[in-house]
Amino acid sequence: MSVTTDRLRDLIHTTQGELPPLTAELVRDLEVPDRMAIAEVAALTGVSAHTLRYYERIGLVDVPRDAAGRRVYDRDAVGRVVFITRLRDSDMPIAAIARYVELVKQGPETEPERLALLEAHREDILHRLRDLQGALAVVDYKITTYGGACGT
Amino acid sequence: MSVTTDRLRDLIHTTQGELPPLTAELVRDLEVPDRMAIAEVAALTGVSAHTLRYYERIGLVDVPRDAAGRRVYDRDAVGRVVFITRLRDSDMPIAAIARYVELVKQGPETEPERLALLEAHREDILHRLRDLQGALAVVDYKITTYGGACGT
DNA sequence: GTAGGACTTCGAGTGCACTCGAAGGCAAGC
DNA sequence: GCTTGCCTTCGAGTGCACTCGAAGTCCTAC
Repeated sequence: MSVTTDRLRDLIHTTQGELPPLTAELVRDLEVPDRMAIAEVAALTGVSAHTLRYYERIGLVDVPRDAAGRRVYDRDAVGRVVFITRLRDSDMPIAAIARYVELVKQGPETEPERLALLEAHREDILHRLRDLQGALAVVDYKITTYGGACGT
Repeated sequence: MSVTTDRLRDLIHTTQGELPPLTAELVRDLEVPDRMAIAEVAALTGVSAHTLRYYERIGLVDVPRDAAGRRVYDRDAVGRVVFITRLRDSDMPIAAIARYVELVKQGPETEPERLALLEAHREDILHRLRDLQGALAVVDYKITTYGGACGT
């Protein structure tokens, strides 16, 4: 793993990008090697090789091959993996991601439905954030009142 | 379902309690019926009767019974269910909750370990919040740039 | 030329958290 | 007294997202 990809892995996992809050785009714009083996992608993204193959098998990413049939991830494929990872991290079901990818394959006339999918997922994320903040408040309260009366 | 329990269900599901950011405690302090049937608890908490039985079966809550063997949830039991729900909502694994409950049963000398468990979970929640905010940024970006070039 | 290691496909296995269904008990209302 | 409906236990089934293992291929280094 080069210094470059190390730095990139950090960038990819940084949530607070300054101006473009991106990741998939980052991968395409910055100098990631354009021909990566599956193990390198796994190291870069934190997704296991097994899971990367699984994602391809179910149609979430298309990955080019070399003459011997080995996967060669280009920047595009890596970008897609990173994007999928973001969606999974925020609990978008595989089925919804698959639907989204299918729409992209079908062409530009599916953009409204894609947008609707993303907006629905956005609502899910906001809901999830509220839940988590509520839970955090409860846990914080429990922590700060420890030594107090409770037995729950 | 009475007006009281309707109001309470709202309170329970409100994330932004003003001063005490509580829920389990709320249940104990406010006037929830002290003898609730499983279906009532299900309606109040949003947890299915099946799941409530499951929680009891695996030792997460103890629930008193009436003469005929039917579950009668007192305020305490309801409070525990609500607390468990908060932990589950924030993805604490059942096993960790079970461990916590076991510690509570063992008595006050286990408080340090309980506290450690909660603090670890607190870190998990914070981590999760960061992930979600990152994902939100990515999704928002995708949404606002739709109609743009991207095909990912 | 051969050992090592990273890769391939395929199908099957795992873990978690429910979720369901069957078979039966019991109290209330008609 | 019988239906209705909510309750009980128990074990089995489900769905999701991986995760693994076996058997084989291919390039590199010695």
